[in-house]
Amino acid sequence: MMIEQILIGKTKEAVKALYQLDATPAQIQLQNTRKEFAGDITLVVFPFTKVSRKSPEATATEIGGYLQANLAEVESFNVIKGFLNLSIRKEYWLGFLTENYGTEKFGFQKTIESQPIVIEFSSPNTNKPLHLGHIRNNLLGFSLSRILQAAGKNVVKVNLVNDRGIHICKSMLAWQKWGNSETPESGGLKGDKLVGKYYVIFDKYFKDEIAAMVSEGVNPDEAAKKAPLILEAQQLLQKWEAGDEEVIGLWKKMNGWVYDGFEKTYKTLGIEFDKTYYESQTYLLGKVLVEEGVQKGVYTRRADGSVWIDLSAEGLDEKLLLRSDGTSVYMTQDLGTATQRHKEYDPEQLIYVVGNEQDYHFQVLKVVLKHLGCAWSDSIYHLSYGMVELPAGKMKSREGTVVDADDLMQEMFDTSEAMARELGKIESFDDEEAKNLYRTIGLGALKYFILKVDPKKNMMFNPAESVDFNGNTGPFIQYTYARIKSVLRKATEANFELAIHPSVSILAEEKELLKKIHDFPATLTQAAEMHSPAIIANYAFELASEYNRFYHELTILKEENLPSRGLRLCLSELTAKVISNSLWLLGIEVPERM
RNA sequence: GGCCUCGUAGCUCAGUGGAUAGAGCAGCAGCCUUCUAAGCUGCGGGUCAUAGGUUCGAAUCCUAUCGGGGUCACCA
Repeated sequence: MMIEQILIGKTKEAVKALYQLDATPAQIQLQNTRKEFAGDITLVVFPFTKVSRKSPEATATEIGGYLQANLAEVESFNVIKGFLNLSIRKEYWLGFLTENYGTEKFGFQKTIESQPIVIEFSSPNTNKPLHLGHIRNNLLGFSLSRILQAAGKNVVKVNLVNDRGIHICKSMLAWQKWGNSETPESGGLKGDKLVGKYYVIFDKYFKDEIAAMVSEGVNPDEAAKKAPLILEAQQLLQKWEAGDEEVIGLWKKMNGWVYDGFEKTYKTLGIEFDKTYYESQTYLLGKVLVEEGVQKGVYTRRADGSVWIDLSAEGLDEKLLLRSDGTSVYMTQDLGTATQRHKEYDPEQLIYVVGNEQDYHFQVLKVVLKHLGCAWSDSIYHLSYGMVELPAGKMKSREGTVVDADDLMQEMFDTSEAMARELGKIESFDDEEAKNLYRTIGLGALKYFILKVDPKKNMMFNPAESVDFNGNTGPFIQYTYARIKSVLRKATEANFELAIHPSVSILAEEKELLKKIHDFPATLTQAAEMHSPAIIANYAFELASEYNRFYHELTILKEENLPSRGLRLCLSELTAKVISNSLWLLGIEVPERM
């Protein structure tokens, strides 16, 4: 059992015995002792001073005395103000290390067979290539699914591709008009890039039309609705909905190109899904529900046929659920897919990784479902992540300031290659190993750079900083791993024993590293509860830093005291595992050499 | 304007009501004949936006103000 659990139990016992208090979990506050004080774990005793009716110091001393007398693990304690600093016996730490240094998945929970957690992320539109914003979404979704999995959850990763609607019709129309039958092969363009190109072409001619109309005195709003191109695109959409064979054929062809392109991007990025849904197959699902709501009288149909829900009682406003022409809006579709997922998986939690510009939408979605009588709407969790901004400001596709996902990754690979060559790191590498290394490090840098920031916050993506491989970066952590593996390889060659001798003493540097490793299981639990890969990222950095300090201060292979050498090798071994596992949780690979 | 959200070192970010608020980058000064220097050590750098309040204790909770962002479509 981890020492925290033991201490919580014993502290509860202590305050019961001393003050007849049944302590709540919130009252028992344990934290790691700050480095400037003696001790390992600190109990904050302020919550008990009311019942003890004594000073914080006296209370801490009493509790400390009780714990020392009744727990073999507590060696000694000191008191500073209301902080009870406990020193834990060496035997506990050695026992912990002995038990775990050989455990591949130290800190991971066994998967419990129960209701799954369904997590939707990525959810791209098929009219343009993936960009930096999608990358944050994908990395967060993928990492969170691994974190939840490691925390013992049964996780299903789903993608909902927005493959229909006016946007794809715009690309289709432009391709028909100006495409000259260009294909990805003939144009030498990745499929998603090709379709995106025609989306841009549409927009250009559409703007020209509007400008022409405005110069003839039409007001801009009117022009945007009446321009011939947009009317034609709408016609295309109507034909699509009517199942027109030619239109469907073109739609399938162009979407096929996009999927090929997306697949490459996902593959390079290392993202995969358990199931992919297509909006063309789900967009009608919500209509039935809305009708049901009208029947129940929780939604109201207006004279023009449109359906609304009045949420003013919840402090929200009136919301449209079905257009007057009977077609679905975004909300209708989400009602449908949420219900579908509920039926299909009966999930413990239904997570949506979607940007914070949709906070209001999800708030409404939950309430609207509740009105329908779906108690499970409480299981919806919107992982609302902040926007990615560039030094130049917001990304705007129309202004060409979008950072393309493929380009960005390629840039990372190129930079890591240049850096590796400059540092002379790859002299003993063959071509393939070198190429893999560039890929691993480039992606490590990119992923870490994005994931280390709290998902909820907006973040600044500074390209110059993202290709920095020193300091608090992915490559720094990967380097630490490679360094450890190098030591371990040499230890194996020399037939050095990885073993803990009970007599070995623990030096300060070893202790700090060991305590950091010891924190991992609790960190994982916290990251899962808070839905935050950033917690894992920051932990991995701290662990790597701690190891580098240890590595610098102490010798390992040349240590002549065998118990000490064994201890350091075991520490190295477990650190490597925890770094590798932490990075795995972030979707980042580790190189054996770099 | 209503609602939501953020404001911490020059920059990018940690900091779940607890001790003297921490990292990285950038700057300066050191450390490779020794296990990988993509590393390590040291120095400088703060009105935690502002003003009140709650609390034994506030960067953290509450209120107001200022500033940034988002959102209020028969778009998604």
